[in-house]
Amino acid sequence: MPKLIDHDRRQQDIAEALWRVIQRDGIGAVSVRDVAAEAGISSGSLRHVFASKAELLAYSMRLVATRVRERAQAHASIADPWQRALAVLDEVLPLDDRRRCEMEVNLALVAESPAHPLLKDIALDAQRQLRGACAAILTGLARHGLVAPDLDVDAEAMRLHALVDGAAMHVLLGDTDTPDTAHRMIAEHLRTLA
Amino acid sequence: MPKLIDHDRRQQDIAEALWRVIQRDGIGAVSVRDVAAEAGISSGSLRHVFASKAELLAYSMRLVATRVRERAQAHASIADPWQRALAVLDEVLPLDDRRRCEMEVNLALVAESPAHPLLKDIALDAQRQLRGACAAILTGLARHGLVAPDLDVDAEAMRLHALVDGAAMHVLLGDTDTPDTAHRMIAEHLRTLA
DNA sequence: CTGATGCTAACACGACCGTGTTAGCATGGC
DNA sequence: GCCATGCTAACACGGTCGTGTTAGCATCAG
Repeated sequence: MPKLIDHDRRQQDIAEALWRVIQRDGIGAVSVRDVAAEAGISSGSLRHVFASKAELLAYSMRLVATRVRERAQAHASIADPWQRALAVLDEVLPLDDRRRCEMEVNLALVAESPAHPLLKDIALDAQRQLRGACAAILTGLARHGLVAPDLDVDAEAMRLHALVDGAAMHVLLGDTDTPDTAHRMIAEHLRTLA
Repeated sequence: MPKLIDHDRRQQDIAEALWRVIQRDGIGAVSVRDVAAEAGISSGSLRHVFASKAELLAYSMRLVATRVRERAQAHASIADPWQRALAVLDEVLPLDDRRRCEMEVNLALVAESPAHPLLKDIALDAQRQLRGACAAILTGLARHGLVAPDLDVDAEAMRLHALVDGAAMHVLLGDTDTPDTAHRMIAEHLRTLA
């Protein structure tokens, strides 16, 4: 067993190279050759890790969801329920370069997903997880009396979810909304639920 | 001057063919040949109307915004301010096949826009227009006393805008949110502003 | 040291890309 | 009826695509 290569590490390196290509050239211009060059390897080596372009795209989309979920779960240790809620929601806003990259890639792959069944499933899964997280945040706040006790959690989770995703998209695209205004808007929204 | 061909009509026919290709194959698989075949013409003919692929994409993106704007403006005749507000906002939700198509195309082109300066400008323009429409809706409702008179219009326009775009995206992608629940959520949101 | 192993890279292949160019053809004005 | 006009379609070009295939090479077990 020669050449000790961490397979997971390699997969992630290539996926991150794909992210950069998507950011630079757009999803429509992605080719495995470009991704391999961006990752500093040959396209033949890339194909030993991802047998097809579809696999590469699918893994890269899953990696975004995994990264975000892991960081969100890491905030479970925050004691203050209010700060914890905001910290989790902040993970899906493009507040810094890392999160902006993740959100841009996610948006590009989501936009491409209607035509790719594999991507569609992954996108749906991520959507359901974020919806669940929104609901969990609201029940958590309700338990501490920080929002109205008779809150319709399902309906408000849907609203919070739409608000967060919409705000994220507007920050990504526009010049009117900034990371700061988006963060404040989310916080203010939660405050109105009290 | 032989061959009387309505240039505008032809441009729109081709753009709508592009929409169908984007819906069927995704933005990443779009080629001028496919679009020409979908429109029932040769790629040579297409190039007489759109000199380049970039022009085709740009026009098609603008056409989405134009269609939505025209329909929204047509609702200006609705007397009841509440019904008028909901009718305008409904135009950016994928409530039927036509609107779903427009929203899918718009999402695909927005996702591609970071890498294409021309598309980016068009997307930005559309975003600003929708933001303005949200603000106009809120001031209109405030004038009739249907929302709180001391409403922070700019902040609430930002929230409404994010909510509408986020809900539209979730209906497009997911199976949890439907056109009906999205419409009701928007209406309920406006009600909370009273 | 040696051989087996699995990563690497280079090339091949057919297909398709965006973009030109050009010949032809159907149609309107005179 | 005939010519000019502008839409149409077909082909060419260089490039790049996704995907195989294969030879080589660096590495670790024994």
